[in-house]
Amino acid sequence: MEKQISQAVISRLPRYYRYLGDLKEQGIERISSQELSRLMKVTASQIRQDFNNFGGFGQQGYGYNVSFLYDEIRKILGLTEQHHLIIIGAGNLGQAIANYMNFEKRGFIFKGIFDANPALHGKKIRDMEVQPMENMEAFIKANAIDIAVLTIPKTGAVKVAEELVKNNIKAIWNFAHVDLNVPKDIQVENVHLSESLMKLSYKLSKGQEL
Amino acid sequence: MEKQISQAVISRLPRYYRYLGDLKEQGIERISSQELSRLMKVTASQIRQDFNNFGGFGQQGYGYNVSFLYDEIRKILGLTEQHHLIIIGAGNLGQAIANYMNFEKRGFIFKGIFDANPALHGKKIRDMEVQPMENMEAFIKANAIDIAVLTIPKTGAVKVAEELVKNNIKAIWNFAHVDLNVPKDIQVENVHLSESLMKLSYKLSKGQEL
DNA sequence: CTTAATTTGTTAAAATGTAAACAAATTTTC
DNA sequence: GAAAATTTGTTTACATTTTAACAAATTAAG
Repeated sequence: MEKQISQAVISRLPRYYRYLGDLKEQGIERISSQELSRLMKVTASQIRQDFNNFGGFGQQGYGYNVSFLYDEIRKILGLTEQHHLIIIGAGNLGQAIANYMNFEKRGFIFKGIFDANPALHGKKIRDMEVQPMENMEAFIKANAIDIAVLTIPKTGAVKVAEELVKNNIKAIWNFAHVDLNVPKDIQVENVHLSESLMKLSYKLSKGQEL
Repeated sequence: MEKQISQAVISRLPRYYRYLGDLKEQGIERISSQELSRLMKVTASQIRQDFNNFGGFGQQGYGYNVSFLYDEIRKILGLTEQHHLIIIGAGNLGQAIANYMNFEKRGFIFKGIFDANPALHGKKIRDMEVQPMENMEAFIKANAIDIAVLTIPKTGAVKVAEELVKNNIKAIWNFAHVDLNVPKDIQVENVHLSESLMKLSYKLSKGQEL
């Protein structure tokens, strides 16, 4: 049985990936955990521990090869695989995500966008016409969709998620303000913007006491 | 000196708040940690420990009064205070956030939106005209702005953040793909959507091995 | 080429976070 | 109204996460 990587480590990987990408762009070839530590403001020990969860990527006395490490983390994050993705909910947020996210750069191929509101049907978003919800089931099958982005109000989200599961979707990127109850082999990543804003509110009210 | 509340606890508060709000809406008056535990799928022990960080809100043999607890958490989160907020970056994401977030419900008063792109100047978003960046400094002072939402590309974000700090902003809700380097009395809450998507990508590639 | 300086991978220690256990208080039942 | 059942707040135990320490390997310096 493979060693279980902790959630904490996984959450840090994308940030390492971002910094390594920047270093690579700057033409920097090697970096030690100590230098990276100063840059990212985490302990060098944590950096070494984190990387070692996946194997020894460094060399004693030398450090880590930036380009090699970058590629390794990309593989670990699964960014070398390809996935077909649809967006459900073509309101403000759905449209913004469609336009703003560089899906293709990360192996996600944007295939379609759906909405229950007839006023939006046919509207072009990133060269893609908004489709009615009724089309969804057939579309998922025809296009081998494995990821759905949920940008609809919470009232409809649970029911839509169930439907997605029935149609063998593998993962949901959930922006609805509700916890989805799906089988545990379906991957869910929540982005609860309200909760993020509330955390800022908390920090703000405590920070003022300083 | 006040006891330091851990980041883990703070991160859980908004979720408690959401569930309690739902319960309140359903007209439920009281709830025990055990019932809430089943509902939220966390241990009852953790719920009691979390609440006790802020004082004893419950009663033995009875449980917690939903409405009272809801109000207490609202106070803890600072949602009873009022803040003046601007959005910097009126692209897809900035516009979506402006329209989509129910700022007023959480004590945040949306006062203005700015963008460097002249093509957007004067465009109406939520009854608010997009203003040029040059107006920002004077506007912050005139309207006692204490929070800025940063929805601009990472290239400009660090410089704008510095300017915000100079103008005595207190908190930044940062959507740019970069870590802001601000004095530690300035509160920053990051929403790195790319990193969230990468986490989903990781889960997806590991989940397939099951 | 030898010595000093780096730097990793890994083991050990410390710190933090989570879950269980239980006395004290309250409510419910009969 | 007494006995049984609930349920919190809090203490104690357990688990996880983070940091420190250090041997082994490598590179850089003289």
